[in-house]
Amino acid sequence: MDETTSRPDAMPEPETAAALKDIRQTLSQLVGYHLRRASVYDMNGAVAALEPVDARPITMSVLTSIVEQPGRTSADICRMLAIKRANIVGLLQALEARGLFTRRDDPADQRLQRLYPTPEGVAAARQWLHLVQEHENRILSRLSLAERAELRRLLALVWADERAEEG
Amino acid sequence: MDETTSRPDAMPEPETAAALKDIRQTLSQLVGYHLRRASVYDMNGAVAALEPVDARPITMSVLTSIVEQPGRTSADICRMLAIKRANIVGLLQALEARGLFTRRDDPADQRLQRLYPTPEGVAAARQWLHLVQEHENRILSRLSLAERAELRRLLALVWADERAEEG
DNA sequence: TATTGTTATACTCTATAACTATA
DNA sequence: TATAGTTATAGAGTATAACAATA
Repeated sequence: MDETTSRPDAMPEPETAAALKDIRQTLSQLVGYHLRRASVYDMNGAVAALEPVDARPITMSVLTSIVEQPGRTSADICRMLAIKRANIVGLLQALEARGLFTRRDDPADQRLQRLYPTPEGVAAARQWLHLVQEHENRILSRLSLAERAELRRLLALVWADERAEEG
Repeated sequence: MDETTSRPDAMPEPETAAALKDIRQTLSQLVGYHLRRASVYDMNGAVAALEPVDARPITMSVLTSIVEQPGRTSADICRMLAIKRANIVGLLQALEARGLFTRRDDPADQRLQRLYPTPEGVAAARQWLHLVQEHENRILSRLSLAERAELRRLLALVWADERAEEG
């Protein structure tokens, strides 16, 4: 008996129907898909928000790291932001060319260049951050202030393990 | 009077100190950074979870779309998943080569190829989804079931605007 | 004119390997 | 041996432009 030939598309065989029910149930519970879509949507908006000041999100993250923690090395910042050392070189060159930070050789360890923001760098970090904050106010407009804080807390819990694994 | 030369690094000029306070305050409220870090962390785990079955997250999303909504076109799926038509071609070719779905020309509109899962495709979708679900159980282990549901709800609210803008 | 499926291609982002200098 | 900073490069992922077929 060939069951499949006697069943139209709308009525799959029982085994497949049970699998489909399971699939729908699993799909509806997945968080990762929403995480991805929300992150891409946010990133696109952040890129647009920073375009007028000729910066990208990663550029802003590097600059704010230097401003918030003056004296860190580029390797330090790479570990904080989870980016590769090779990929921060161009970002730092661009920020340095704009006079937003300066490098000073560490007198105790000649391998290290410690990074310090200039006053212009501090001002730029503040401006860029406010542009991103305005963008966030837009994409989070459907969330109350309490919900935004809760979202931030839950997201921090998600990637907290990443730090636990490495550092 | 040149104030800057008389102030060491640890004591920036008052204007800069006020800016720094503002920067820290803004940074602590940003959601996008956590969104990005959480999403990247999740995606890396999802890629690893699907590696044994030779699939990637986007591959699984396409397959589950076909399984959940049989008879949709590739352009439909591109709109659902927010990917470009040009980039789904290779994904579909790979899934088709593995016998996980079939194409049928639409009799009423010759431009359309409607996509239908095979029983093997349904089984694969279920298996892949469960692999991802196990991965999610790991990265969400610090969240209660209620918190996971709340996170999913809040994330869906974030990118809900994307749909509202286009469709 | 608009849409589908497709090809070719460019651009961005990220990852790896290798090198020099220093510890 | 290990780390910092750098260069070069390879690989994904994603974007645009163009095309033929069809509506």
